[in-house]
Amino acid sequence: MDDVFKALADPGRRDLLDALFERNGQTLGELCARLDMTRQGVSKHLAILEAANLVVTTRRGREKLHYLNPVPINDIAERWINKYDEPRLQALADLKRALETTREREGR
Amino acid sequence: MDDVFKALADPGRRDLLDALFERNGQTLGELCARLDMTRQGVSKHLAILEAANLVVTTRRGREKLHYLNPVPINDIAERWINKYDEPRLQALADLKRALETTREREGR
DNA sequence: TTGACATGCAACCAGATAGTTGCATATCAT
DNA sequence: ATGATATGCAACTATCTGGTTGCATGTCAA
Repeated sequence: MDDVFKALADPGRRDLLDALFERNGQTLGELCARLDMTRQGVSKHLAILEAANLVVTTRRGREKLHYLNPVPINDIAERWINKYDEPRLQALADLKRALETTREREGR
Repeated sequence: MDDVFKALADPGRRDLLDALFERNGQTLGELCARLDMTRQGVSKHLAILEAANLVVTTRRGREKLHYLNPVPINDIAERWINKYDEPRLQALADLKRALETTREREGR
């Protein structure tokens, strides 16, 4: 889980996922065009995404095809994000009340 | 948006959000008990969460109360995560087909 | 007012990270 | 076979990050 969060923390890597979202199964060479970076740099980012299981690869001859694996993102959504979803209004209410109380104490 | 992803990348910071989820409005001192780290360490993490607008603070005398702001997490869910939600089955199908094709080419 | 308590600020350090360059390997096409 | 193409591996560097320590500031309570 931590791997996934860490992998998602980099804008370049999120961009790579977006690229694969737009067209799945791209090669390293194709994905390189997207980032302003050497091929090796992109390769490293893809390796991190692969380690986090966000990207799965397969070989076609000398090419390496990259496929988006949406499962980890979905897991995060289910186990983590949605948790903060339902109580959202309550949390906002808490927040609002706290801020108002502060203003009162400061005599505004 | 990048701030939020980066803020979420650290397990300690996610733990702090969990703590505030369990009980909103905790002080720095209270939150310190949770992490195995000096107060200043925790303070830095909270500053990062605050900069990402995931946590909002207010003062009560010499104490600083921390409140969870679920909005940025929700934004990520809406603008980013859910994008990968609907096409999930299609992506998995692509992946499955690609892997099978590879196995065929390798003669398994 | 004085001591205890809660937090803030700044300097510093070790390890992680992002990116590079250079070279090696494997595959395709002629 | 040979040259071009696609990728892999390793070493190196600069910067970012997570954490520390030491001291300063502000607030409460007697």
